[in-house]
Amino acid sequence: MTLHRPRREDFLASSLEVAPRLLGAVLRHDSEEGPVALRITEVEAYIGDGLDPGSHAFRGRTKRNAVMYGPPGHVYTYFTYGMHVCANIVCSPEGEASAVLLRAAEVVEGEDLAERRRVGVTGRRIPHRDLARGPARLVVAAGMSLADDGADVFAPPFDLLLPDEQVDYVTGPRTGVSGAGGGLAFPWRYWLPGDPTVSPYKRHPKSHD
DNA sequence: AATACGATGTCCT
DNA sequence: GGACATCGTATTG
Repeated sequence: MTLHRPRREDFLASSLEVAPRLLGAVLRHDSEEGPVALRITEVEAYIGDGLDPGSHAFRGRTKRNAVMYGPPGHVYTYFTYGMHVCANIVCSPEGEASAVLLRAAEVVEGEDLAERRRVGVTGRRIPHRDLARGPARLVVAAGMSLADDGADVFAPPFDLLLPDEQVDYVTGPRTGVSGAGGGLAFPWRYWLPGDPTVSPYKRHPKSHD
């Protein structure tokens, strides 16, 4: 499967449409330390304004979620659980809240740098498959931070390549979303079946995918 | 492997 | 005050 550089218009659609197209995509983030590139393997879709109880934008605009309402193709980062940063790519036209949370990826470039960053947090060696497995780990491995909130993925230090054709994928309930926004009412988690970098406790129970 | 628990911003009631 | 788009560590089987 070959890759191509998408256009911003490709992100004008709802996150529900964009999420599966991001599977297999390669997001590259450059820094003074060097580049790290991630092959996306697991994502979740969120929409806003009363339609999605699991979304940060369920009750409208706040200071934190402002970027979700901005133009598509930008990064929405947020701080959660008192210690972790997670990253989304914003979808839909400006004024409409919609974003795809990056949940897991395989490091395909800059593995040594990604490992140094993760070891710096954990103090331990990290297996290849765990380098960017989980939304907060992914952000650390890529060298992203809250400073990237609002950054344009179509401009340095970012570069994004999408698969030319839709790859095979699976959907299921979103992880970590309890209550009305969780469960089968919102099966808006998308992942590559069988990929070892997909968060294990997120895989379908007893499945061998 | 499975479970339990701590860390603690931001938003909500 | 409580829930949360979490993860690292310790403890137990």
